[in-house]
Amino acid sequence: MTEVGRRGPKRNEQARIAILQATSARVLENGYDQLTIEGVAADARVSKQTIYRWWPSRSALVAECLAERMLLTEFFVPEDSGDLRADVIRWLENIIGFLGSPGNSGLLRSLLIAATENTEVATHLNERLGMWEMLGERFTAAIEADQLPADTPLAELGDALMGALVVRDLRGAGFDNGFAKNLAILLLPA
Amino acid sequence: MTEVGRRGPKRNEQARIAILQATSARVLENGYDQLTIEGVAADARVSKQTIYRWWPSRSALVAECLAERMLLTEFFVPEDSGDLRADVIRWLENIIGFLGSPGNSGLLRSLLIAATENTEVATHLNERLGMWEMLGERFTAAIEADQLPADTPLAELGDALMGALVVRDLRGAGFDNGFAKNLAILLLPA
Amino acid sequence: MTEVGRRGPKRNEQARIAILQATSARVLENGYDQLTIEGVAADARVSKQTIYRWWPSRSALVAECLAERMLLTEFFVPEDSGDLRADVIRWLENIIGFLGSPGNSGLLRSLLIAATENTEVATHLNERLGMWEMLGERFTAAIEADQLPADTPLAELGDALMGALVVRDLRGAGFDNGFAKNLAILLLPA
Amino acid sequence: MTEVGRRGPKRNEQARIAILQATSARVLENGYDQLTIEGVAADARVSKQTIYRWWPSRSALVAECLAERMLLTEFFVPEDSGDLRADVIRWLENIIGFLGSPGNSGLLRSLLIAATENTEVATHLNERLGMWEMLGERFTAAIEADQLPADTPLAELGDALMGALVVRDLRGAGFDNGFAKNLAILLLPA
DNA sequence: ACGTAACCGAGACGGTACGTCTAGTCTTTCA
DNA sequence: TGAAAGACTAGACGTACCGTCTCGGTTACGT
Repeated sequence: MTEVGRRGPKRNEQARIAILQATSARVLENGYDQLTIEGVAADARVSKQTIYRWWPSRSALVAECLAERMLLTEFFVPEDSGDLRADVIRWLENIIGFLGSPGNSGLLRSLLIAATENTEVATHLNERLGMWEMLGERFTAAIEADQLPADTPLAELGDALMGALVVRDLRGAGFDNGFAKNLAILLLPA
Repeated sequence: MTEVGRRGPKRNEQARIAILQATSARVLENGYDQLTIEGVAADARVSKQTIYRWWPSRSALVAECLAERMLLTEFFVPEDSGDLRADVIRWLENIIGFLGSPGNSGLLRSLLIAATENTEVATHLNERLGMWEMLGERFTAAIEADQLPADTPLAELGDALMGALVVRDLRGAGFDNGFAKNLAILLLPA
Repeated sequence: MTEVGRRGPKRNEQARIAILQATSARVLENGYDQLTIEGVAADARVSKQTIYRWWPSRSALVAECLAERMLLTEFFVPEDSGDLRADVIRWLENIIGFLGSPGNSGLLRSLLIAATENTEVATHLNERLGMWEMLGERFTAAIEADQLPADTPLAELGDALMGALVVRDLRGAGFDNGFAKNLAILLLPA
Repeated sequence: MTEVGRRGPKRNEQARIAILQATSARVLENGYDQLTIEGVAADARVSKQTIYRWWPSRSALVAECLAERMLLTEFFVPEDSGDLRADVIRWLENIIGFLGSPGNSGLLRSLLIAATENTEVATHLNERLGMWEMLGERFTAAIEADQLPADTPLAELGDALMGALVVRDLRGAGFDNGFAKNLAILLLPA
């Protein structure tokens, strides 16, 4: 990855940071569709070319913001208290609390749109929400502990959990109090 | 609503239809982000002003296309064969088949993006995908027939079913063969 | 002109007046190039069609305003005191004073532009500024009184007088104190 | 004024020329009021933004065309044959000939309209028509040669000459044969 | 130490689409 | 049937960004 023996100045790290910060700020404030390269360049006091040199697209900027934890700063890892349902409920409530907090309104929606344009964004989104790897691990552990039938279709289970979150958020309906609990009861055995 | 006794010419219905048809065609062909007012106006052989007179935004056009059933043309009503699981599986497979058919690739993604911009689109989308009107009835019937516990949280059930579809589609992962069946087994009692 | 025996309502004189008043007001305030049919219609609370029905063009409106003395309200007739030069100087100063008064800044320019589009405006402009008919009479009287050589080319004399006013105004240079006097001395014998 | 050491690409001179040529051509062909930025951009094969970047308005384009001698190409310098009247008559006839030639019909009117919108156009127009620079010199020479009284108000003389031309042209009356001669006789001593 | 390759800012450029405005024409309803 | 209200096509307006490009200046490695 690191180009050895190349001439010329090193990549300006300050510029890179400034660009990602400007990107994050704009996504958080106005959403992904209001994100413009020119705006980021202006905010970061950087020339457009410096952005285009390193990122191929708007969505790539967002992907790197995710990778750098400048968006979705929290990493949601389900605990393993022994009680699967309780753990999943807590995990859901954490995410719901994060998405509902003042600074993050519309963030998931923005990221979903970016994710439709860019697979990397989708990957990071899944990772950060702890969806596939972390939740998967928790489920495997649950199967081993006989809290979950061995033939549970884990992919579908994950999609249903995540999907319920997503469609609620997309609909703009907000999350009522019992949502996490009801969903967990519905999908997981006691 | 109906303005009584107003002077002046009536709204040109042909123009309205042509605009919505052009909108639908462009969304289906190139997706929502390639949809431009100028393009629609050109296709519909109408002046831009006629579009701006009646619709405030790009997304409002799409919302009306949905309302007029020019997008998501097929309406999926689950049957009531007495076997809830089987009915839901068939319903899921219908939708999957529709979403996967050549003309509709990316359609859901487009509509979801439009839905993030416009609450009406979101509403129509929820309605159209049959969740509330159609699946709701089926679930109520199932409760009455003791195929579903009376305390099942129907909203969460619907979100989980629909959401699983949505995230799969968004992820671009495609639907494998067992998806509908696995999902139904996961969410519904035998 | 008057259509005899025709049925239906008569032309609405109030509308006509309102249209001309709106036209005059707009020309005086913002100049001829800011004059729009839509603006006049809005000001006069009249439909566009009512304007188009009776006037073929923007400039025709201005022409009628001139004819109705709603623009260039003062009529400049040179006196005949026996002293031609003095009379012309007074006449020039009257016009200069009028053109320079607060409400009329740019008016001549506006009317000149309208005149290039519409012969009627040109005619009215000439009439109203007293040029041809009124100044012509004064010159004829001067010839008879031996204050002006009989072979003076009156058309050129008038053009030179009027033209000097016009180019000064167009240039936006303003009229200095001696202008009227100098011009009269230059063009007329003592 | 000249930006020293500025970075970035230089202004494209070819584009500038093409824009001014397109402007000139359109003014000559269809007059100033038919001049549109979009038309110029299309003719010059240049984007609209390139025009708006460098010129604030339609009239500024015309002003620069005048400054670049792409309009009113011929520069009328009065000769000095020793006979002031004869020189002025020839000068007037040259201008009349130019204004009356097929390609230039309406040109003066166009420029006058532009001049009412833009002081620079007015200035260039005065300059170009030779009044101040060129005719002024001829008059000074005439005063030195005792062909013109030393106290002749040159500004008014110029305005009268130029103004007579202008109002004739604006009136659309055309120039009859004796015009130049009569005017010169009227304004200048033998 | 010098050359040179790459970085960076600034910003011009051809484009596309935006949403607005006005021109004229045409249609409908009221009085 | 005149006038109002206003829908309609047409097309220019001036703005915002796009992604590419060209400069001039500046590192900092490699010979």
